[in-house]
Amino acid sequence: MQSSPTKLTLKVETEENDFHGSAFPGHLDSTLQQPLDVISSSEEDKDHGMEDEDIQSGEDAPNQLVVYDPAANGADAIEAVSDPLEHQPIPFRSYSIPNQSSRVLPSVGAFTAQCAKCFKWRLIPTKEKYEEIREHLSDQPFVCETAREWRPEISCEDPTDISQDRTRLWAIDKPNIAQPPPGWQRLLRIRGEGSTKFADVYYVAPSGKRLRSTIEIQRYLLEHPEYMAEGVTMSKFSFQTPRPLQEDYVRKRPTRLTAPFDGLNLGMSRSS
DNA sequence: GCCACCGGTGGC
DNA sequence: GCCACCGGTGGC
Repeated sequence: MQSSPTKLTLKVETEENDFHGSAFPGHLDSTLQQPLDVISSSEEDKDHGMEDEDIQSGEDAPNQLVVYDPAANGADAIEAVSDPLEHQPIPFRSYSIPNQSSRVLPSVGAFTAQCAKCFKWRLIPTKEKYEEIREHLSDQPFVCETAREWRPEISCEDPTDISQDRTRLWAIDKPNIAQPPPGWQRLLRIRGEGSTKFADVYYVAPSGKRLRSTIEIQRYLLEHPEYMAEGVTMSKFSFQTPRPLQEDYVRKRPTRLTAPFDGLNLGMSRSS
């Protein structure tokens, strides 16, 4: 049924789907994206002015951005949003990251969805709302009017909430992923740049147990029939991860050396 | 000792 | 080549 209007071309390398601007993600049909932001280390010193240099230090920090990050309230680009959601979303656990001095991993800084009609991006106020939209994205394409639920005035006439720039790492999410069962949480963890994978999905059961594969979930459900009694089934789980727009964010696996060498002799090639 | 994160790999 | 799964381990 790809003939359907499924508006979501997942991004870039998807097959077919003509997208208009071609490589330009800003023109996909309707997609959900998760711009990521590096939780800039500390979040407590919010109005610290530009705080810790890192943010805009440019070059070495190309992907760190912050979308409308709760901490830096860097509103410049995103003024629009703020009002209706003063209770800042960012569902993620409060950044309890202590001081992680060594390395700061990226994390999702904002959720956005692209209007299927005007192609502008709209920030989604909470992770839960985002998951709800994502679950039905194909059947119920996201449009600016959808956002009236939390922004009564919004329409396609309004400027986009956010646009791509290299201050943020953008990732295109997969559509139609079921919302986690009540009491369960779906976590997306972004790996560091240069890793062999972009991200990992974990589910946290009501008990707090963290599960990292469908097999682990199956086993867990079998051990806890009470959830199954509530209707929790495997169809509610998906370990699909978003794709980063930055092509080289993930390190490619070195192609297995398909024997360009003639063997071991190189080990011993001393002399001659 | 735990666990968040990363790498390896087998199967597709 | 991609991705699901899971073992290892560094840092706490």
